[in-house]
Amino acid sequence: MTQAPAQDRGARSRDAILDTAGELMARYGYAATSISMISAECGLPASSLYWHFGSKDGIYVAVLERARTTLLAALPPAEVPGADVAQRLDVFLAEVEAAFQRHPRGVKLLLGLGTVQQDAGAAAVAEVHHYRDALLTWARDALSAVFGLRDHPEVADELARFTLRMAGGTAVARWFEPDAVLETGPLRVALLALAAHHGVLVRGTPGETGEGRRVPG
Amino acid sequence: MTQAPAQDRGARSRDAILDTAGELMARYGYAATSISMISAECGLPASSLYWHFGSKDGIYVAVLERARTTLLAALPPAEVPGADVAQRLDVFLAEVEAAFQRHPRGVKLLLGLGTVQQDAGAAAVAEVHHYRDALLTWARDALSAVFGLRDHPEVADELARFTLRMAGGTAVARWFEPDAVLETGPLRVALLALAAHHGVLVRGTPGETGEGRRVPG
DNA sequence: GTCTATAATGCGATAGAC
DNA sequence: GTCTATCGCATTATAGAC
Repeated sequence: MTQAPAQDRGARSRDAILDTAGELMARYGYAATSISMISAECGLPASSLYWHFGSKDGIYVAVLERARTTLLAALPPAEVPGADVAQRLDVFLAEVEAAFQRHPRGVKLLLGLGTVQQDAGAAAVAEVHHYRDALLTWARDALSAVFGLRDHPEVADELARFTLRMAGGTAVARWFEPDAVLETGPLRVALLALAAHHGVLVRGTPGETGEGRRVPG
Repeated sequence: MTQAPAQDRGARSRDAILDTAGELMARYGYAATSISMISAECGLPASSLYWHFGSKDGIYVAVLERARTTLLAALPPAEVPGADVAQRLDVFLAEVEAAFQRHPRGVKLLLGLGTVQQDAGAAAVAEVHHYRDALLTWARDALSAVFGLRDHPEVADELARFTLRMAGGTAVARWFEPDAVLETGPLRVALLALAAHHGVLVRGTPGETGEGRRVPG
């Protein structure tokens, strides 16, 4: 405990800055979050923020980068276990819901794009796009594996965009209801119906698929 | 054409301010939109904006009020014509898509809540909530009528929230793809499946319901 | 109602001691 | 790496002539 490992001081400050900046920017948006707010909240002077990140843009880029890697690491990989579609979908949605629950700021930070576009640099805008592209790719791969859509990439794309719009809409809903979660129940029904609608649900389960109401009571 | 009807000068300026303010705030968010930006864009001096609206908050409140009444007027009423669910749903979704298409800023302005919460007054925050509550009430009433859910208010509520999350997610998607529209095709499939899932689709149409792929070709 | 001019404040960013 | 102090500038908002 000898005071502080010296070389870790900087890294710990860096993390503290990213923590508070991420929280404030997710809550208020990029433009409404000032350097002095972050400085006051995390206890370090403004000049330290500039020493670590160079600019307000730099802070936002670093916040987004960390949020992206953290969220993508928490989201389920493409190889979801499960014998059939219904099983894999249940596992997939449960993990997605948990990931969004554990990292609530991950998606909300993306909503700042509009406010960033105006007064942030090209690097920040590029990172926002990179973030959203990574999420779209992830969703496409994961849903393709869940539904077995190797031969129907356009269906996987539709399911992915549908899922991401629900996620985005949920992030918006949290402005109004802070406890709102990704409602995987309706989403599950919708995804199954969409797959069936496109005729790609091999194992026939057109309407219901092992949902609670089918379970013998 | 005698110069200008004199009494209309003020009203026309008022509208011009709201037009440009609405466009800028929808694009960049509340915090990132400055008085000087609006002033430069609409040609009137900053002091005129203050004469008309008193403050930046006042402008935002007025913008939101007009967007709310305009959008709600463009959205289909609860009494959608149609003999069965499928017909009414088609009409409903077509009108909703058209309304969101014609008033693209209507929903996007709502996304500014986060950036407003920080540095705007209570009136602005209240109006944002009012706006979103009005949309939720509209969606509940309209979908209740479309699906005949007078006896199942909780189902109407779920369908309404689902629809609004899709709309919110679509508004978010427009940050990245400006041409993105409310995809009523997948939404239609999802709503029918959700209704069927809750067992409230009286006229039996569990899986497909007069969709294009069923039409004889 | 619209204009010019300006006050008061907070912003992002930097300099330089330590 | 962290601190104090500060520069230059844009911001919201107001005063007062017209």
